[in-house]
Amino acid sequence: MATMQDVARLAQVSVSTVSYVLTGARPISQATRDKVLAAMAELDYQPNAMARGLASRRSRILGLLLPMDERGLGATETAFVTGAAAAASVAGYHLVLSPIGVGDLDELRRLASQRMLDGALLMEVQLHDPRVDVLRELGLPLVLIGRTADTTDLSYVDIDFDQTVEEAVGHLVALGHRRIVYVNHSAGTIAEGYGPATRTRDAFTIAMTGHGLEPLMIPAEDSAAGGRTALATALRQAPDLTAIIAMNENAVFGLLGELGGRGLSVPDDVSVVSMVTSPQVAELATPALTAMNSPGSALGRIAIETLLRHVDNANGEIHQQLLPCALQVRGSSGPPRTGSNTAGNTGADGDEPTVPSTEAARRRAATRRRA
Amino acid sequence: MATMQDVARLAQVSVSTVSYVLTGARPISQATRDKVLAAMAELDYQPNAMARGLASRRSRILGLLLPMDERGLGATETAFVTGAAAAASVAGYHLVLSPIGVGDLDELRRLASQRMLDGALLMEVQLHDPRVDVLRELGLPLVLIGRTADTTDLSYVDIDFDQTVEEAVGHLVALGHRRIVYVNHSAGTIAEGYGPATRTRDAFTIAMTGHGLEPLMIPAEDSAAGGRTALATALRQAPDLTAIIAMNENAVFGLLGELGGRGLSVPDDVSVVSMVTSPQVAELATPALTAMNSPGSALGRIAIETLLRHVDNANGEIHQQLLPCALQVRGSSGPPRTGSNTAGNTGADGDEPTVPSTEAARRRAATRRRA
DNA sequence: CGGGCTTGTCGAAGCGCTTCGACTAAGCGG
DNA sequence: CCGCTTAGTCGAAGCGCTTCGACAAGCCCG
Repeated sequence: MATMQDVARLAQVSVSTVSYVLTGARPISQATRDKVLAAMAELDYQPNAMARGLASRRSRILGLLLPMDERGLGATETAFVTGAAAAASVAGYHLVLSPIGVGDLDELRRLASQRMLDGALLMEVQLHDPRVDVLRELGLPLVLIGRTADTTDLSYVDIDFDQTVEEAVGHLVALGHRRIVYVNHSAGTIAEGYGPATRTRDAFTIAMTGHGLEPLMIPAEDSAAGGRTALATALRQAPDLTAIIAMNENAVFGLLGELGGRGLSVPDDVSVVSMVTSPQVAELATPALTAMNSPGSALGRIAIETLLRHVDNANGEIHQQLLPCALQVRGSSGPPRTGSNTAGNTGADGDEPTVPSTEAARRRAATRRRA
Repeated sequence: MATMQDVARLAQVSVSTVSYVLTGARPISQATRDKVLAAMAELDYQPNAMARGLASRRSRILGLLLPMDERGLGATETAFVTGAAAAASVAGYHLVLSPIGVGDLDELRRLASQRMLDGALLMEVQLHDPRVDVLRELGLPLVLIGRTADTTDLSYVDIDFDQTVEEAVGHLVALGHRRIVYVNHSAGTIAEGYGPATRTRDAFTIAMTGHGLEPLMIPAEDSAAGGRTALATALRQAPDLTAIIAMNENAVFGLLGELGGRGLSVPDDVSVVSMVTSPQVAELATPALTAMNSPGSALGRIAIETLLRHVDNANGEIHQQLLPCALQVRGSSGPPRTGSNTAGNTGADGDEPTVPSTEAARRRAATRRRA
């Protein structure tokens, strides 16, 4: 393993000159630079990261703190990670992922106070996230993916839930749907103030009342079973529903399964729009899900760029940015069977069938099969 | 940020003594140790990782190199990662994940030759994996998750595909199935020698012929669409099939969707067993999938322990270990509708209906719905 | 044409730790 | 009672790099 000494000797310059060639901290003449680079190439020199870090007080490592629960990383998170890693690599930084959850505060403190990280990205941020406090206290540059309740002096990038929900509702209303149910994360998750859950809930209420419609939200556990239960609840509370917006990537599969089990077809009887979903996951369902595509990769890139700005000039201004998800229409949404196909905003509802759509659909389904 | 100097001064000992307390490299009297520890606590001292690394030529960081394709990390991989991270933490090491694929060889070389890693775990190993060559060349301790074609002098942990396939086939045969189709990864993946795909293919052939049955393998792209196509192919090539074993976590959903679309019920018309699947994913399907649970967390722990053994004594013997997946029966497998319910090994087949089961099933399905 | 710049290079002093050799004080068998 | 080992501690020499101050040139401008 060649050291800088070796390079300097071979190039017949001083160590500091070699260092300046590497870092560009001082001007170096072209002739000298060439000599040094040639020597480096010949020796296959690689700077020692530890020595660099010690001397410069910069590790050139950024941490991505991602809690790994048993659900794994969805395609959305993965896109985010790769986007961030690519951006970091371009800037000459390494991005390391650390599976540190809200529970491992000590591990986090250790990692951060050992000065191995120049900065950190926090994923799955809670409204009151103790990790934020720990890192701020240690003075580590920080960018959130998501938002805490109080975002004063904090940089973050997040999904624009308001706009995303509005677009999802708008899509269904434009198709003619009047009775739209929102399937959220679990009641517990909402109660503990998980941002995406509470923000979409509020946005849904606003969007629906804006269209003169009545908002109905159903919480669902993050599992297939939760989705099935949620559908049952939804049909009980709104037998005339024609569309469902689902925030819950896990529940949506159970929901679809239960829909099929009850003989309700998608999208003929019920349209389904999945929120914050990656194309890969949307395609898993049959029919493929109309979904709001999450801007994972862009979020990752922006987050890293923001973080690096903080790292370079410690007093950098904070940066807060929201990105909406883009609607991508696939097979799971269409006009309601009984509804008018126009996007009237007149706000009337309930002027249609007395027979619950569940029943109607069941009969229709049987008829079709017989053919 | 307190340094070791500060601690030494406060405890009225030399720096080296403080260091010995920390590392245990030399004996220290209890009295001195207590003084030092008290000083550390008072100053909230945290050793500087860079300095440590530079002086000791040990970073105490292990890398987990995981290619992140657009599919994301399944629950299986996640369990592996958390298992590994926990084991590393116990040993006083950090585990950092680096989203480095087979493409980023330069990035890998950079990371490894900068001496930031004491060792590495490689996931998603290809049969001829250039990453292995790079890392061996650099002399970095290495443990594979999966296997290359030539495993001489290489430590690895992997899933015991032979036993897993055998168990899956055994389960179905015991239920009375005779005509079992294996849906693998894509033809391309198999052709390029992806270990899990080729190993399970071979194991399937052996297991089936062992039961006196004819093995039929269908490749499928890693997507829902691939699953649908595969089902169509399977029904064409084996209209009398009563069970499917699927290796392909993505395709299995499309397969189920298509099964439903054709009016074939699971498990009554077709039993489905999913290979190497986590409980969380298995539960997503309706009905929940009978699956071979992957031993993710245990694999992670064992891999780290093996790696650490290599790190501590460079000449450590290699360690190669296989772990089988455990069969977990859920709703997607049951006795075949027409088959005898015993696990006879007589090897006869095709002594049943002339009408394709597809047709029969469709009529049955319609009948049930009418009720 | 001399003082003040900028440009390019060097030497040396660390960064905060580990580790080696050396030293002292016990402990112990002969 | 002497030499030997062992436990316990210290000082100093690095680990491989960055960075600061110094300095030699060359340049411009009045």
